[in-house]
Amino acid sequence: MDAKATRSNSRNDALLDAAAELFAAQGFKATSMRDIAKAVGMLPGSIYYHFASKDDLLLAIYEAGVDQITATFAAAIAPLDDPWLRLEAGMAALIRAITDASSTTSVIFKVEPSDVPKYEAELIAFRDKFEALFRTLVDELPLHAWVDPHLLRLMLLGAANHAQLWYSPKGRFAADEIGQHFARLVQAPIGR
Amino acid sequence: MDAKATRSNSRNDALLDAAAELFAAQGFKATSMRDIAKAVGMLPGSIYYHFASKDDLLLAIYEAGVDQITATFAAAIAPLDDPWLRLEAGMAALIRAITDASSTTSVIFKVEPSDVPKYEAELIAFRDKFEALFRTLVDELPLHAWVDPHLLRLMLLGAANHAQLWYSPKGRFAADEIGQHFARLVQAPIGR
Amino acid sequence: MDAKATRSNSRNDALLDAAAELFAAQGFKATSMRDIAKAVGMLPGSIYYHFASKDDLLLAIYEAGVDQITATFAAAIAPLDDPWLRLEAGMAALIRAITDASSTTSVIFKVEPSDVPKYEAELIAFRDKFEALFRTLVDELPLHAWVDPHLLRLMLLGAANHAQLWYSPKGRFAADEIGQHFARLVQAPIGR
Amino acid sequence: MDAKATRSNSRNDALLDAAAELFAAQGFKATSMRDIAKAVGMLPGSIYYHFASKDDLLLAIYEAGVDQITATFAAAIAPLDDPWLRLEAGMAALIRAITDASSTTSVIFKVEPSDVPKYEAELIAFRDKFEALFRTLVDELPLHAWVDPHLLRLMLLGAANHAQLWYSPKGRFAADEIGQHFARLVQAPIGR
DNA sequence: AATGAATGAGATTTCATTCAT
DNA sequence: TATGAATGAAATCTCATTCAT
Repeated sequence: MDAKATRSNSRNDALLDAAAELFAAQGFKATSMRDIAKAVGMLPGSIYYHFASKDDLLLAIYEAGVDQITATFAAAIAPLDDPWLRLEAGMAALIRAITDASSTTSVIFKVEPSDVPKYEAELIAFRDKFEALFRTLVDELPLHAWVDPHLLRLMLLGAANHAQLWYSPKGRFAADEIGQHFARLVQAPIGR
Repeated sequence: MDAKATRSNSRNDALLDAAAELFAAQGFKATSMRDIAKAVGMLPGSIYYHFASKDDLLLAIYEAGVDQITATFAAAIAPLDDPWLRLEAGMAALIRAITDASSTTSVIFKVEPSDVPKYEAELIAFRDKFEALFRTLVDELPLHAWVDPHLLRLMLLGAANHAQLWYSPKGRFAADEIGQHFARLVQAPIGR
Repeated sequence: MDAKATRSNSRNDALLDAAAELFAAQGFKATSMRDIAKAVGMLPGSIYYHFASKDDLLLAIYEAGVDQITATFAAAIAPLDDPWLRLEAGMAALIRAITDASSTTSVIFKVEPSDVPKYEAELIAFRDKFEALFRTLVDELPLHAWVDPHLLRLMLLGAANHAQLWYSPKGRFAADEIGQHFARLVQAPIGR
Repeated sequence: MDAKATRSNSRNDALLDAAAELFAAQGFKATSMRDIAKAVGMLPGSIYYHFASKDDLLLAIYEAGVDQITATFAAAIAPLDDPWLRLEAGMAALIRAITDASSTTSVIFKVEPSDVPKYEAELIAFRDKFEALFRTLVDELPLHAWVDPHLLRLMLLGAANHAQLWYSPKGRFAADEIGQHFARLVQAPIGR
């Protein structure tokens, strides 16, 4: 049963994965249906048996990506109680997802909803689902009065987002370490 | 002399500005020569009297953008001695430039060199020119041993870059304040 | 026997009817196999079990349509002797068939043989079968010498054909009345 | 001045004419931009310099066609006073326009507004402009009480429309004669 | 300096059709 | 009988670019 369901969706998933990887690497506009088709060994027209349009393909990826990151993120912070440790674990999970080329999550942080006017509202809604999760993490922190939680959240999100552009698996730090380090940079005084 | 040069280049500059605004708002691929032509009241073909190609147009914008941000950035930090105050001033200047829709600088932080294979190396070189300036600012900071200056720099840059996506002139904070706040979030302990 | 043939052909007939309705409403080119498949609750590929091609489907509809209209037409005029009454009854039957959305006959008057080069000759032959019937009706009329029976026939046929475009079941006249009126318009002097 | 205007529009007009001829001969859906491009010696993409879309091209043809038929029709009936003679002249002009392959007017009677959903309303409005003119012609006739002018008009229009399908310049009757004959068929008693 | 007209490559999409199951 | 998956050709349209004027 499960096997059958899996098999019948296997090409669908292959498409989703291949498209996600290309969208994450090159952006939505710069990735053609040809590119995606070639990546899965189909002809461009064949994609339309599975998805009604390029826009719909992205929508499906966004949905899968949000499901993925929400699950991963929640699992990473669930076992921890200390809000600072939760922030570190959350940032680590986030950067892991964003820098994983084979993850559908990275697409969410690469493709802007405005790139797909038809589904702009839907994409924003998907993205918000994750951001709400992230917000609770920041809101738990016992912060000084001078700290604006809103800007703190945007700073962390921006730093994570940006990692997509410079991260290399051959770099000095693992994705986990980068996330943890970012969390600590805001937490502790960095100056002597 | 200056006036003459300016006048004779007025269409050129108008093109640069219009293209920069569009590239920054929609990205390189998503902006067509038609869009740019319409913005300056020309026909698409006429652009080619001024620039040899769309790629060259971007190259010129990148160059102008780097000149602009390096000058602004240097001017902002020059009067200050304290490295932490210099960081705040630098971040403020950076976020101002990035979030100014009419600035050529914002293009540098929106368009990736990999979007323009022909000039990828040149664009990276331009970008590096600014990043070197930014690096000196971070390298001046008296940091604890546990802090990785490399990641600190990337965090600040990422946060600044990201502001392009969410900043609104109607928001609660001015661009200056956002930059300053980002600098302080890493500098001081944020937790009670 | 008859029942069995009918039952075993039920999907076949459903296809024929659905396709006829769509061809009549939108034309041959503008109707896709997808449209037809959806209308009968099949997948597009499944149609090919029943008909070898879209062209063959139309051919079958044309044949059925001609059988239908010839039978209906003949039955309508058979009981009558007066040639003028026969004309009225024939026109009434014709307009009824043409304006009946669920009739295969309407296709004959909507789809031009030239739309289907492969079967152009066959389609014309089918159509001619009915037109011959119609011609006898006109040829029976005792006409003045100045009247060209050829043009008279084409006028009546054109008027009937055209009804497909404007007829509405909610209109002031029933299909029957329209046919009858058309016949009378040519028969009697209309001017005071 | 005139020459220049003419020259600058010559390709535009060539496109309009070529497209009109193809649309009239094969229908809107069945005519591809390739077909049109080939007919005027352009590449398909080049058409889009002149018209924004295939739909817009049809819209322009419809407009030109209505202008043409309105002018021709009005000129044909203007010199005449007797309503029956006016009807004959009007029908003659109409059939001439409909059966002239090189006339943009024929498109109006071949392509249904519903074929172009985007401009359906506009096309109907254009068509109505002519039909209003035709209606006045019928409304002038001194008719017996039993005659429905509405159906009379539709009969004449249908007959004219249909001529497009069977008319041949090599036929026994000229277009003018056909129109005249149609008018007379309704006017006088045809039976002995 | 700029325009008008076109090119040619490539983009997304549609669609009749095929075929193993 | 019908489905699921795909093909391949063609359709509409976009776009960077060219070039005579």
